[in-house]
This record gives sequence, C-alpha cells and structure tokens, in this order.
Amino acid sequence: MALRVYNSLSREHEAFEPLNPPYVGVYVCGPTVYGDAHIGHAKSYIAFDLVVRYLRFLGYKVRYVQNITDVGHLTDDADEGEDKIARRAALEQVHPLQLAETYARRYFEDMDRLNVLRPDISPRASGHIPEQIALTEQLLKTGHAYEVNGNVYFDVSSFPEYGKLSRRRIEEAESGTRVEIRGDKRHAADFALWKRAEPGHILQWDSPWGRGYPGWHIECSCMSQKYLGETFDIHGGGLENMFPHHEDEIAQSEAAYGHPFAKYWLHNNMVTVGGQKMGKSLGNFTTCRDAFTRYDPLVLRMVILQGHYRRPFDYTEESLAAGQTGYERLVGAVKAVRRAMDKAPAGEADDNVKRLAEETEKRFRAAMDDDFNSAGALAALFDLVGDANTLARDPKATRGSLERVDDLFRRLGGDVLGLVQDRYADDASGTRQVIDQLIGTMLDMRAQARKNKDFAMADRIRDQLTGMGIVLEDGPGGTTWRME
RNA sequence: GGCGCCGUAGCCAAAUUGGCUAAGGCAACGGAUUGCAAAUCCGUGAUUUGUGGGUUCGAGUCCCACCGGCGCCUCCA
Repeated sequence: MALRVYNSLSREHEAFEPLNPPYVGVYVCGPTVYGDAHIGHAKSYIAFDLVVRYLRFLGYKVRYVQNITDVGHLTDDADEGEDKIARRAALEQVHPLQLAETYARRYFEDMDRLNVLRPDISPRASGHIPEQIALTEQLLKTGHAYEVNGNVYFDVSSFPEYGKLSRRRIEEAESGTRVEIRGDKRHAADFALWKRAEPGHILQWDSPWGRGYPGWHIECSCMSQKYLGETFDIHGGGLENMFPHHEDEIAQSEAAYGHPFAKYWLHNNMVTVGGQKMGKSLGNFTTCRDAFTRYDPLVLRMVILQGHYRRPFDYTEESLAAGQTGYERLVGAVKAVRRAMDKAPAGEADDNVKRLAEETEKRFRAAMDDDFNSAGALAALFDLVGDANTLARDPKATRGSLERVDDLFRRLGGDVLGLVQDRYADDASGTRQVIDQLIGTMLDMRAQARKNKDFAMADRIRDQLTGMGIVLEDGPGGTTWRME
C-alpha cells in the first residue's frame, strides 16, 4: 500500500510521487497576524502538521514552508480595501510590524501547545519586498500585468488557464452583478500585484511605480519559489482560499516562470459552529487561548483528528467534553504501560504482542495512506488501548512486550498523530520520589486499616487524597495511584 | 444565478477508487473485579447508511428526482 492523496487540482485521489525523492517541498498559506488564532486556524494547521509528520514518518525529507502575512492583506476586494495589519495597528496605536510581531509570537505559542511542529521556514511578506517587486516586473515584462497610477494589476485575460483550480470562468465573474469593475482595473477579475501607498500609510517601499506595498497573493508565489523552487510538491491551505487566493497564486507563478506551480493541492475544510462557518468577519469564533482555558490543547487536537481534514468540523462544547474522556483513556494506557515497564521482568516481547503490534501498525498505516485518514488511524490506536491496559496489569508481562507497545504509542500516537508525549509531567519530576514515598506511607496505613476492616479510616485516607487530585486504584497486586 | 460539498446507531465520526461480518470515540446497559467505589477488562447495539426510484451478480459508495443543511463566487485557516 502506498500513499494516496486527494488533489484539489484534479479532484481525484492520486498516488503520491514526489518530484525529487526523497525530498518533498510543502508550502502552506500561513496566517495574517492581526489577531489571535481561533479554532479554524487550529484545524488547518493541525491538518498540515499531520501531513508533514506522516511524510517524515514515511522517510521523506520534508522542507515545510509556511508564510506569515504582515503586509498587503486587504480588508476588501483584492484591490480596494485597506491593509488589515495597517488598519488594526492604527487602531491600537502601534507600529504595524509591532502588531504583526506580537500576534506572530502568540500564534506560534498557540501552535506549540497544540503540538503543531514549527515550519522549517516561516518567511515574512515584509521581508521579501524586493522579490515581490521583481516578480511584478517579470509579469509586466511578459505582458501578464499592467500599471495604472502606481498600481499594478495582473491581467487574467492573459492567462487562459485562469480558473482551473476553482473551476471558475472569467466570464462569470464579469457577468455577475456582485463584482463590478472598480478603480483602475481593466477586468473585474484582475487583481493587484502592487498597490500605491496613500499618504499616511506607514508600511511602504520604493518601487519602479512609486511608493507602495505588495498585494496579498504575490507573497506566496515569491516565497514558495524562493525556498522550494518554481515547481514543488504540495501546496496546502484552507478551502475558503481556493478562490481567489490560490487561483491567483497559480496564475502569477505559472505566467511568470512558465512551469507548473504545485503538483498536489490539499485543501482543508472549515470549522463550523452550529453548522455555520467559523470566521473572523462573522464574529462567531473561539480563540485557541480561550478554548485552552477549558480543555487540554491535545484534547482539541484529538477531536480534530477524529474527523477527516477534508470534512468540516463542528465545534461544540459537547464534542470537546466527549474528547476529554477519550483522550484521558488513551494517555492513561500510555502511562500505565510506562509505569509497568519499570518493574517488568526482563525478557523478549511475547509473540502475541509482536503480532498485535504488527497488526496495529498495518491498520494505522493503511488508514494514513488513504489521504491521511487520521480518524481511521486513531481507531487502530484505540484498539490497542484495551490490550495495553491488560498487559500493564499483568505481572508476568515482560519488559520487551511492554516496550513494544510503548514504541507503538510513541511512533504512531506521538511522532505521527502528535497526541502521545515522550514524557508526562508526573512521570519523573524531581519531587516525584518524595511524593512517591509520602503517598506510599498513606497507602500502607490504608492497607492496614482495610486489613482491620476499619473502612471508615480507609475511606478517609482515600477521600483526602482524592481531594488533592490523587486517585487510588485497588487492584489484585495492591493499590496504585495516579494524578488526576 | 454559477461552481461545489454534506445528510451513517442517542451524540461525534470512518469506510464514498462499487465487493470480506458498516471502524473508532462519547453516552447507555449487562458481566468480571472491589468491603463499597474508582479505574480497568469483556460483552450488547445500525438487516442497515435523509426519502423514493434506477443501473449492477453485488451500492453507504454510481445515476435521477425530492427533502434537509452548508461552503465558495468580496475579507477570512
């Protein structure tokens, strides 16, 4: 079985074949940093994090580029609105790049908590102005763009394939009543490559067309080309950016370089709230930070991974609460196996365990190979949970067997899904030994009380520990405890 | 109006490149274990995939119609 991906460009599942194996270039549209990341960002970047993690798991050498948009993203139709960052910065009375830096940092912090691996390169649009000017000049030179009053527009009529990604026809945009030709554009579908700066606009640069700043779409064409080449393997982004953003990227890049742009286009579906799209302009969003005050970020990650990236995810408190329980069961099994591992008798892995491990990994990979079906992969992992708990409680289980199971949790649940951590805070912290001994003493006292049928005392000890968040578990081999 | 998506057990959700007994999670119920609990383990659910037709040896998967919900076509991951 080999990896198959759904390519938005062909609207079909295709075998994944890198242009230049074992190297794989991945470009994903990053955030415009003028506010905190919300659940929609979480789903998107978790989805592409999964893609990158799985490609690496398969042995590919991935270069993952994700831009930070800090200039040029307009509030309105691609040519007439204000720059989002500039507007917000004026409102908060800070320098635009100060605003962008603040939210870029907060974005990375949020993604870190979701265990989203950082991109290999996080280029800023403002750091690539010369490249954007050069690409604009190239498009002017080849007749794909025109300049009017210090503004430069891409001429969509010069690119016959315009609309091939979104399956849209230029004539439709023209005939539609909702889009009217505004400003200096020749055609309604033309879009800005370079904007003339109005007086008072802080972020502006010199260009052959006077002082100004770049359009939004062009940064992705420049930065993907600079770090991944004129043609690269995977371009990812949110479904709502398929048109016009991704369509425009294709037009600019292919018109300028004369080569195909990205080989595979992956689009992640949206987060909804009560069936309605979660969006900044709709005001119905929940920020990651807000959600983190109520749920472990990895619970959110797991709930998102329980669905497929190309399907919408309806965000509700109920689904997070349900996820919380499931997540705790998964992590509980991992911890149980690791605790048991320390005390287990030495020995090779049992044949049954080996078979179980192979079967689990096979099912896991089959699911992931099928267009990154994380829900199916997670199902395989959850099937392992029961056996893992049984094994962890079996005093005869060998260290080899437990290590084999832990290895699966680490590689599949950790490396690929990003849900299982290498170590947990209560595993081996400095004070752990002292706490261990203190609680051990309490457990001795309770065991003695139980032996004497003094259940009032036994329960009192247990209740007091429970109040501290320490849960006791009586088993055949004695009492164990864990932190809630 | 144009393009496109979705409707699977109480809830979330996979399988949609047509084909083994329709994953998994949560909740519920039964059993094991326990002094009682908690945790854990085992087991129980869809003769059936919005509705009605059609194609096929065979359809949740393809086609048609209808009902319901949603996205893009202006900014949004």
